[in-house]
Order: sequence, then structure tokens, then C-alpha cells
Amino acid sequence: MTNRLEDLLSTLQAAGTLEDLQAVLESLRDHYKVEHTVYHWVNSVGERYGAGTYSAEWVDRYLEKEYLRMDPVIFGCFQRFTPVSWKELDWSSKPAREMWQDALDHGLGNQGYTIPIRGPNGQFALFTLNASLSDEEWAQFIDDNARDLMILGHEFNKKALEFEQWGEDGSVPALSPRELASMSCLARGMSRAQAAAELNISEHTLRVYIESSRHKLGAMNTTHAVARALSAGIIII
Amino acid sequence: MTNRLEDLLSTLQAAGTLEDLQAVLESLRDHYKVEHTVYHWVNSVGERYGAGTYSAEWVDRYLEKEYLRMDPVIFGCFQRFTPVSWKELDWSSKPAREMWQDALDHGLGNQGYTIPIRGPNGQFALFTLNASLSDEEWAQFIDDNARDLMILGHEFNKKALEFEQWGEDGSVPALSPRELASMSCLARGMSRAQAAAELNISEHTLRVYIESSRHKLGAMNTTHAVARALSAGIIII
DNA sequence: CGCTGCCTCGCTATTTATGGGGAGTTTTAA
DNA sequence: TTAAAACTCCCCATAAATAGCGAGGCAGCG
Repeated sequence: MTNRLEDLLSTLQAAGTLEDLQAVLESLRDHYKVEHTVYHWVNSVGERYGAGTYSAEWVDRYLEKEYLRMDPVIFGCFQRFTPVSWKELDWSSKPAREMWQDALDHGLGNQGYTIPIRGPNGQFALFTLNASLSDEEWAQFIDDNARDLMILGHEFNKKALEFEQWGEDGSVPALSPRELASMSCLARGMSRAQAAAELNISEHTLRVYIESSRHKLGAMNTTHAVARALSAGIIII
Repeated sequence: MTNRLEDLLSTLQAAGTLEDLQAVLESLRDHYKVEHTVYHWVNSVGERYGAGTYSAEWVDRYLEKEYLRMDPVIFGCFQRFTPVSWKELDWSSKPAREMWQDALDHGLGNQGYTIPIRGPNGQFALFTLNASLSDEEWAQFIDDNARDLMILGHEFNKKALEFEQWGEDGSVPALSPRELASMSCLARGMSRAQAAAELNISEHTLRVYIESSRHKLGAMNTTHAVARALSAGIIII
């Protein structure tokens, strides 16, 4: 067991291009004898990177129908820390059920396991296995492989980050301490007057910080600036 | 090797109180024959929960001197995804070197390895091992145990989250689709007029969604509402 | 020594958001 | 089926944020 994990990891380490990562996912699929293996991330600007064995038709369909906005897998994983088996999620809403049926029609298996992975600057990625198995078989499969999959997911994310330079440097602007404090106050619901009082500065000075933060973050308005600061992980509520 | 990991994990699983977690850290320290094992998480306000084998004097000293604000370990881990050996970090600044010397004087070993762990709602935790070893011995130790430590760190974090219910207590209010869409538009920087145009509704209607979202999220203003929606993971920029 | 960036404060005018009312239709869920 | 929730539209007055123009002191760096 461990040896096979080491083999997979060394293949992963050897990957030098994004195409290699795609190949790693395909070999993972074959190794685990599942329908699909997928890795993708969702970033703060809406750009996405994804690799995996889903059919192009399903990927197009997913994007076209904007399933991202209501996919219970995305939603569920965004709010939790631990991996999740798809059937544990809430599929009760009508659009969710429609998406589920649509997925089955596009060749997905009835079981899924997704590991949420979080990195710096608000990075959020998902590592997913999809299969056609009974509930019992799937539970056993997860039980047997959960730890290896977690290592694989995180190593995969590390490799993907190397290629894409997710906010390595420069992409996330550095705010000054006062700017960060200003953003933090606003994110916690204070008005300008309250935040200025909290920071013991005039409301006008606070405004200067907000505006400089806005410009540094490339934001259209205060709400946007706070949203970007949160997404980038440079402030925490 | 694997069996010992399993033993440690089952001890961890069995933990029912925060004191049990402390005991797990102590047994980890003994098992790995290191000076200290520490788990703590950090937020913008400061340390919220911590457990480990550091002396009370060092913890007090750390808090008193506000080392949190310039600790290269915190700083370095916040900007990276992968675990780090302390000597790889940037200790060139004067306050950092002073802190390092202070740490040695308080019984810390000369080597450290810290795994950054990120969870939902901006959670950021650190899982650390500290030891007194030569560089070569430490490199070998990390090489041998990195994977197990990663599993342990994540499992430990999972357990700690269970106790503290870091925002996972189901208190996240459910917004309607239009409310979510409104929040999402605002989070992406649109003004009311732009968002209303995007959603093909009147600005007045949009306002109704914003206000109902605000009330559901218990927010003081629009910026606060968007910040909470982002933190709760119910919208993605 | 000058440069840059950070921190602090002031003014006026305009645009935008908020808070308080209503009142209908459609969709979903018990 | 029926009730609850969601979706859509409107007015008015006030509060708040934004945009533009300023200014000076302080720290670190080449």
C-alpha cells in the first residue's frame, strides 16, 4: 500500500508541465479503478484551473449552466475542513437534484469523495474522486484510502501551485498596518465614524487608508476592497 | 511505522476534552523524542486556542512581548502552503533574532518544523514540532516523518475544530438565490445600479435583497453583510 | 541628502446608500 | 391545497460614502 503511494507521489514530483499533471490524474483514476479523478481550484477573480478526467461535454455543461454557483459539493466543501462523501451533502434543493441527474447523464458515477484544500491568499481547491459503486463498497474504499488521498491531494495542490504561482508575490498587494486595520474594522461592520474612533484617528485619515487600500487592491468601492482583502486572506474577520 | 501512526491517531480520535488534546500532544512529544509539540490557531485578534508543551513562562513571554506580530514562523506560514523547517525562514530582522534568542533561553530547541493548516472561515492553525538536533539529524527526521506529521496535524485540527465549533455550528443563515446573487455582485465590486442591471431587476428590488441579506446575516451594513457571506463561505468571489 | 512610503489632518460638493413605509405575483414546500 | 417564502416594483427623507483639491511630520534607504 505504502509503496504504491510512494510510486504515485514520485510520479507527481516528476511532473514538469500542466499536461503531466493531467496524466497523473489519469493514472490515479486507473490505479484506484474509479470513473473520474479531478483537481480544480476556484480563485478570487473567478479564473479557474482544472484538470481531470471529466468529459469536455460535462465541463462545458457545468460552466454553461453555472452549476458552480449552486453545486452542493463546492458549497459543502467551502464550509468544512474535512473531506466529504457526496451523499452526505444536502441535495434537497431542486436545482441541486437537477444538476445531479445531469451529472449522471454525462457519465459521472453515483459516488464521489472530495477533499477541500486551502492555501494562502484564500486559495481554495478541490481534489475529487468519482466512482460507480454501492454505498457499502464506497464507504470501504474511502476507509481504506482516505489518508493516502489526503496526502495525494495536498501534494497535487502543491505541484499545481508551483506551476501557477498562486499569488507567489506581487499578485496580492501588501497593505500597510493601518490600511489592514481599517479594512478589518470595516469587515467587522463598523461605519467610518466607528472605525475612526476605534483606531483613534480622524474620520478623514481613515478615509485616506480606505482609498489607498482600494487602489492597491484594485477595488471599485469599499465593499469590493474588503471582499478582496478577505478573499486574499490578508484580513480575518 | 504505520502502526504507530495508527496508534497515535486512535488516541487522538478518542480524545473527548481539550485536556485530552493536551495529553495527546505530550504523548506525541514523547513518541517523537522532541523537545516540544504545539498546536495553536491564530486570528486577527490574537491567539484563540493553543495547546502544547511549551512552558507557561514562554507562552506568557510570547504574549507579553507580542511576538505574534513579528514571529517569522507565523509570518512565513501565513504566506505559504507547505510545511516549513524554521531555519529556512527569514530571521534577518533584529526583532526576529531577539525573539529567537529569547526562545532558546526559555527552553526551546534549535530546530523547528511547522505545518500551516487552513480551514473554513479563514481559520489558520499551526502544528509545530521543536527539537534540539543537528541540521543533518533534523533533515533526516523530517524526511522520515513529514507525511505522518501532516496527517496528524490535520487530524488534530479537525478534532480541535470539533471542540471549538469554529463557525461550524450551523449558524450560517440560508440566503435565497437572489440574495446570494446580490451579495455576489456586490462582492465583485458592482454598485447597486450595476448589480441591478446585471440581475435584470430594478435597483429597488435589489435593495430589498440586500436588506434582507443584511438582516439574515446580522450585519450592520452592506460591507459587513458581504464580508460575513464571504467568511461563511456562502458566496465566492 | 533627497527619495519614497506611511501616518496624520482639513475643506467642499456630489453621488450613493440606508431606513421607513407599501403592494402585488409566482414559486416552493408542508 | 394552502401557507410560507421568494420575487418583483414604487415613494420619500436622511445618513453615509466618494471624489477632488489640499497640507505637514516622520521613518527608512541608496
